[in-house]
Amino acid sequence: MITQKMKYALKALLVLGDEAAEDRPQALTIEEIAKRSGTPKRFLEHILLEVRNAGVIASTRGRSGGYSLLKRPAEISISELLRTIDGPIAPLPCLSRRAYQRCDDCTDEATCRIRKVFAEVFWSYLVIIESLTLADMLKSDVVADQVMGAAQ
Amino acid sequence: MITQKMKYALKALLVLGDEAAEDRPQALTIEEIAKRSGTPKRFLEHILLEVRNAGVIASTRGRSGGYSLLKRPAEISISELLRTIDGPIAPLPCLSRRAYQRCDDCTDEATCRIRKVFAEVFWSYLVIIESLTLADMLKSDVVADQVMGAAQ
DNA sequence: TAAATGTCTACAGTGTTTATCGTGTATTGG
DNA sequence: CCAATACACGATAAACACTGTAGACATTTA
Repeated sequence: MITQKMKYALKALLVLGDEAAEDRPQALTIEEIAKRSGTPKRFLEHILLEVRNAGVIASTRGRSGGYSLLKRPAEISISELLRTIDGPIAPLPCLSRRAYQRCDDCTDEATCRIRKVFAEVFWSYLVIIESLTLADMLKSDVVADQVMGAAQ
Repeated sequence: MITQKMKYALKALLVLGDEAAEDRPQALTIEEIAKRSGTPKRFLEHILLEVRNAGVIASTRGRSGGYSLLKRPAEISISELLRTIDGPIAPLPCLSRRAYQRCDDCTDEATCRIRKVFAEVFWSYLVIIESLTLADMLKSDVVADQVMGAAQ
């Protein structure tokens, strides 16, 4: 399960992405993003800060300040966002490449059967999720999907 | 990340699976399983109870009691065990089939872009993990893998 | 019947999640 | 230049999940 925080982060990025698509280069305030995404404003502050520190969005302070996308949606990776907000994606700490950690109860990684079987699953999963970007979420054509859904 | 509890459950099943493979139909006590798997005994009690209630292992009480596999390893699904021990696998409650729950902040599931994109990833992931059984973990030929690893 | 073994409920320490609040800092319109 | 506006950052706290531990009880069998 992804956390509520991650959902808020995605919703905020969708708001910013929709805004950018409308060809309005203006930054949106936390207040506005919170309203449009249905996120508690004071909580959203922390979330946007993390997303900003990850280099995904830009912030400007002061009067007429706010947030805006720093990259193009196709360059904003969902898996990277997941790592930023929710932490490692790997099912085991010993399978994470960026947040590698030896299992404290592990005697030998090379012969660990749990590690081995989850490794196979994980690599396959990674291929799928690492290809996903904000653009995939933004282009989601809801009307067409509803029609397709009805046809099933 | 899978929980420590899930790791303990897997280790316990590996112990029982190895024992069954040795053609010894005898049940193992919690004490013995705890020792061989490196699990705190009193914690293992809870875990084995859950696994038993899920119909995966059998228990016999009293003197010379213990636990043994109730199904063949090839019939023991890792994804089912995950659901039993760690809860739903789905990334969103609204994508879980057995533990379906509407997101409280959701206005319309059919048009939710977060749901849509995670659904695609999730279905692909499910196909992979649902094919996995205890037999896959047991048959893991460590020596051969080490040789293959060295060859890379 | 006593020893061995699983069953069940309760509880507690620790960490994570989900926020809220107060205050500080930067920017800018007037 | 200053006050209003907006982001930045740390502290705090309630609720929940994770990782066990403990005690009392039930069942079986030598």
